[in-house]
Amino acid sequence: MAPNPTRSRTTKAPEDRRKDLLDAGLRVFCDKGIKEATISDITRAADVAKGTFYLYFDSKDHLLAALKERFIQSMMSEAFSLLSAVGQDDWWELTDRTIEAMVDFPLRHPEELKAFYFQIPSSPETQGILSESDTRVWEMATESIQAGIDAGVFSASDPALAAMFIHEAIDGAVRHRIMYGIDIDRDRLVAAAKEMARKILAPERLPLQSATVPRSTG
Amino acid sequence: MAPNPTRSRTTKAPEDRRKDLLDAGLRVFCDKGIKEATISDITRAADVAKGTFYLYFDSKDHLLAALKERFIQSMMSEAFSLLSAVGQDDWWELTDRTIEAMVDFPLRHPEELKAFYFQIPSSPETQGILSESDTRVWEMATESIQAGIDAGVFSASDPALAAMFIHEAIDGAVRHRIMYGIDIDRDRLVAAAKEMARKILAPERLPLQSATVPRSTG
Amino acid sequence: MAPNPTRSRTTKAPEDRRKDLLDAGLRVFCDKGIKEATISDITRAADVAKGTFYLYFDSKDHLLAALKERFIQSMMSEAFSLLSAVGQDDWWELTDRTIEAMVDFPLRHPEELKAFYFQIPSSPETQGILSESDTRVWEMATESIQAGIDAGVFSASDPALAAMFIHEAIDGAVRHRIMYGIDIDRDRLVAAAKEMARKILAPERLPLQSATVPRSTG
Amino acid sequence: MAPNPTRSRTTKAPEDRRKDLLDAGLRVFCDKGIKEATISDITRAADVAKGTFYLYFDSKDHLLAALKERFIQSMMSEAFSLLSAVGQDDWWELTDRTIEAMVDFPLRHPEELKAFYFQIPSSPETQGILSESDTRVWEMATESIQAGIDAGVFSASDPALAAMFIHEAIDGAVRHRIMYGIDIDRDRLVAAAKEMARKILAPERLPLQSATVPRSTG
DNA sequence: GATGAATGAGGCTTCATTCAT
DNA sequence: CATGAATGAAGCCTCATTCAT
Repeated sequence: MAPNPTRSRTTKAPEDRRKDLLDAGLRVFCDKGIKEATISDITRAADVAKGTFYLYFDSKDHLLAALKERFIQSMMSEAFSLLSAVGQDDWWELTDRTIEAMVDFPLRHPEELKAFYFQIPSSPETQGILSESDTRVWEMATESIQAGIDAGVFSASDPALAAMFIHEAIDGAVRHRIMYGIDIDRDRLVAAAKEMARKILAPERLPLQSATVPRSTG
Repeated sequence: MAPNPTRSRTTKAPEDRRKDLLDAGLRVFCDKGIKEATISDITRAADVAKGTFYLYFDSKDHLLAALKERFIQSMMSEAFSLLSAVGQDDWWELTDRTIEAMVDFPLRHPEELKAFYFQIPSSPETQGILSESDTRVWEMATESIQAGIDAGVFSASDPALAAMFIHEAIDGAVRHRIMYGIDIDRDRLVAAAKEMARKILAPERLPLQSATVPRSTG
Repeated sequence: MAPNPTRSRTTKAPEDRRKDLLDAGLRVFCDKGIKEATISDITRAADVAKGTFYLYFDSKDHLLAALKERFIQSMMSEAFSLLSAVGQDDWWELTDRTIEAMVDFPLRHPEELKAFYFQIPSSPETQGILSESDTRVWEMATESIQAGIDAGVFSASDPALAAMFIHEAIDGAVRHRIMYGIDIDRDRLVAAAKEMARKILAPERLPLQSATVPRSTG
Repeated sequence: MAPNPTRSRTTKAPEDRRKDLLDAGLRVFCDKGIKEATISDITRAADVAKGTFYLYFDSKDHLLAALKERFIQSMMSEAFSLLSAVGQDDWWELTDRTIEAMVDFPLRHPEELKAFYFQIPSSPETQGILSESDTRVWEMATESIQAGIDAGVFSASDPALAAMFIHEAIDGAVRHRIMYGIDIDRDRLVAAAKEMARKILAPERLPLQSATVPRSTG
């Protein structure tokens, strides 16, 4: 047993090196869990020396923060491009597109989800990042719904919570699919989610206050 | 070879000692995070010597598993008592009660939530515990909804996903309240959740397929 | 997981308890090795509570010392009974009996051998016990050989070392048999040992000083 | 999270560092015994940080195994060089050289002997190393003796056991000298050993079957 | 006497971080 | 820029020993 084998010294553009490390970090965090992942694991996966890591990140926590940052960025940019791309002529059409994005985005990023939703927030500072983005997404959704209500198309006595429910419902379902390996077809998920959203946002028509349950449940 | 006792030695019934350690563990996990929590922290909080910990648990992971177990137990028992207690005469009444329980239970267990939903599932074995309970809750809810549909009171084209959405929506919202400190009044949450559930489960009357968005939202 | 199950309280004559612990200790030391053996292992094997151990021995090292003591005692007493029992009429007969004892004694105590010859002497004090007994056995053997020489029956230019060689040769061979599981028949061992001893002690008639090796052995 | 270096950092060629650790380990094992030796002791003796140890060995047991390996290597290589160097013309000459080597080799490695012969074989795997080498040495010796018999120079009814006896006798005597500090002059040991070997291997001339012991031993 | 829960010193091992090359 | 050997603080866990019952 002897210390590591020597690697041939290679130089890369800093952004590429950084990206290598981010990618390696993500992979390792997902595979072993954040706690179990070591810097060695990461540098090995990135095929660089351990010391190189510290040329690009101050610490493991900083790598984690950078990873979250990157994830949030792509999420937000996708959200914005959605909102601007969709022709905003039809409220229900917009709703459908949004639902699809809510399902498809996490399905395209299962690794990040596993890492970020199911792992320790290492430090108080990085703690809030996901929360912050969630909050921003929530606010955007709330505004959209409010606008739909103002337009007389949607109905919800508590738009903010309606937005949160829809968001969490879909996120939760997708998370289940990803984490627990529960097999739910993407299309089925989208269809059901659309129905849910439409019903929640549809003009009220509350059910009769008392639908008596038949005497025998059996 | 020659221990040097400083703490006054107290003997307790094993169940009590065990409970002390479980409680201490929960507290410390919440305060510092699972990763950061050390056995020393926990034994200090439980006011026992470090070695005592290992009389009751094989490792930190085993404590965590025991904690989850305990949480699941209380959750499930509460769920069952709810279902049997509620007079099952009125489907909407049952729905309302269930919603209230879904909101109130986690609000009564904020610590566990913080620890279990936002922390690493330390090992593959303990991994599935929450998943399993979630799944069982989900199945119960699905059955209830299916029964309501069969009774002609509810309507949902995908009862299983409807159940999951409702569950996840409420859980997610409560989690937000707890984790991010977002201030949402419990009653407001309950009211909105009831409305959401009723709309989702209400007999279909989908909105007009195309409600044109007014040209300018501003 | 909870501390030990409760045992039914039994009282025994102190010597019996002590013997139980010695026997249990020996068994455990052999099975797991002295270092790996724990007091718990021993008390479990003796079917007593941990605290009981300290009623009979001051420490693990003291148990070990007591065990060695016991072994030495039985060894020496056997040696003495041999010397007095054997009719001391015939030097070669005495030699044969001694050889047989040297082979048979350890074969009857394989456990002790495993434990004492192949394990750490835990502390400087217990260290010398085997050495001491070995030395005494050696001295006895040396005296016998010297007497045989004086009687004109044996021959050895260095009686002390001859005694040591014979003793070590046999001990070593037996140890091999026991430790490494090398299969050597007891009778074969005895026969070969007798031949060896007789040759060593036989009146000198050294071989021709130079027996040229035939050019090619093949 | 913020190491606090105090030792001046020196980098060495891995083989040198490894050798330092092996040497330090040997020294400490001998001084304190294997059980009592701690990794700290060893790294202190090698003047490296504790972590450095684990760069070169997986555990204390692995160090021990490496140490044994090294010992065996030097032993075997010495044995082979002896066999090839000695002019194989004279069987008795070869015998004498072998005896000298058997005495001198351990006397040149007292530390290893103390450590390996008197200490726990820590794990089942490392267990067999000494045994294996012993066995190989034994086989070589047996073959030599058999060849001598075939050449009509030696005589032994059980060559294998004769080889083992000679080997164990010498080893045992040397071990005594080393371990128990019994003062036996090297030359005296060699002389006596040569005599023993010659007698054992000399053509049979068994003593008269009954040399009567004089009536009174006194 | 006997019991076994409780104790805590101390050993092993990991790994984030540093720094000489 | 890159490397990887070296560092040591920090955590986990064991187990000989004690002592209240």
